[in-house]
Amino acid sequence: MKNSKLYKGSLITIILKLLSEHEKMYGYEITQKVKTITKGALKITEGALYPALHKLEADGLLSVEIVEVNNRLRKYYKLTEQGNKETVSKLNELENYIKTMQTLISPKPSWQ
Amino acid sequence: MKNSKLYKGSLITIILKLLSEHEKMYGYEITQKVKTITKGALKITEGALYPALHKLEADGLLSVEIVEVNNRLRKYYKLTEQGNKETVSKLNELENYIKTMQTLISPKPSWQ
DNA sequence: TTTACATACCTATGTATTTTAGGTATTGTT
DNA sequence: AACAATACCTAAAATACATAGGTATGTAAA
Repeated sequence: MKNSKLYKGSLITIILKLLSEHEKMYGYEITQKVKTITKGALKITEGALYPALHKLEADGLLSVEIVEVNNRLRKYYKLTEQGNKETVSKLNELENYIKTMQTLISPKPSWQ
Repeated sequence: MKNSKLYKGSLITIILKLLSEHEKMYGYEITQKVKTITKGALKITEGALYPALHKLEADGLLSVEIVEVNNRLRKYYKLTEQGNKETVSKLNELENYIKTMQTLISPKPSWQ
């Protein structure tokens, strides 16, 4: 990811959410999808993405299918059953985080 | 901070925002304030807070005033002029982050 | 045609932030 | 007397990510 340090900690959530919407995706596709959805506001770096995908796979949240397309290999990832559960959990965490931060930054009149 | 990894990267923003509302605060007070405002959802650890305060001071965003209260020392921090500007900037960053993440996690119907 | 960019994967090292796990010292509570 | 709360601190480890490389194929431009 590029730019704001706030994105630290949200990569896993982003990957899981995208996979919950797309059945199967490969790494490069994820980087491009995030770029277009966020209109360039967020760029996932490959140095962060690939190790994250490998960890999610090792943790049993993703399964892999290797496919050759145009003489190039693609590694398609999809959510496992456990991955689906973790996605729900991570999205709840994110919503809680956003609510908490909005509580903290919502303007407080000086008499409070 | 305890719990969710999403809070990584938001400590500085939280400190600056609190100081923009309270004129002056000391470290321990900040930990307690965050705990009460968030109803225990977020606990800032001292091992993260004090180095962060020292860095903000070194960067010229905070000024310090040491006061003795009840035979104990308190280090009151307040925003400098530069600190005020940085607060605005950090809050904008946070709002952008939240908007971007909401774009990413907003439910997408399957035909999109 | 060769240069450059896009596609598609990868990893090692460095850096920054935070957690963990301590430490000191005083005051208030049980 | 023992413990929690107040108030500060730091060193070492863990974590996540950025940086900066690497390989290889396909495609478009010069």
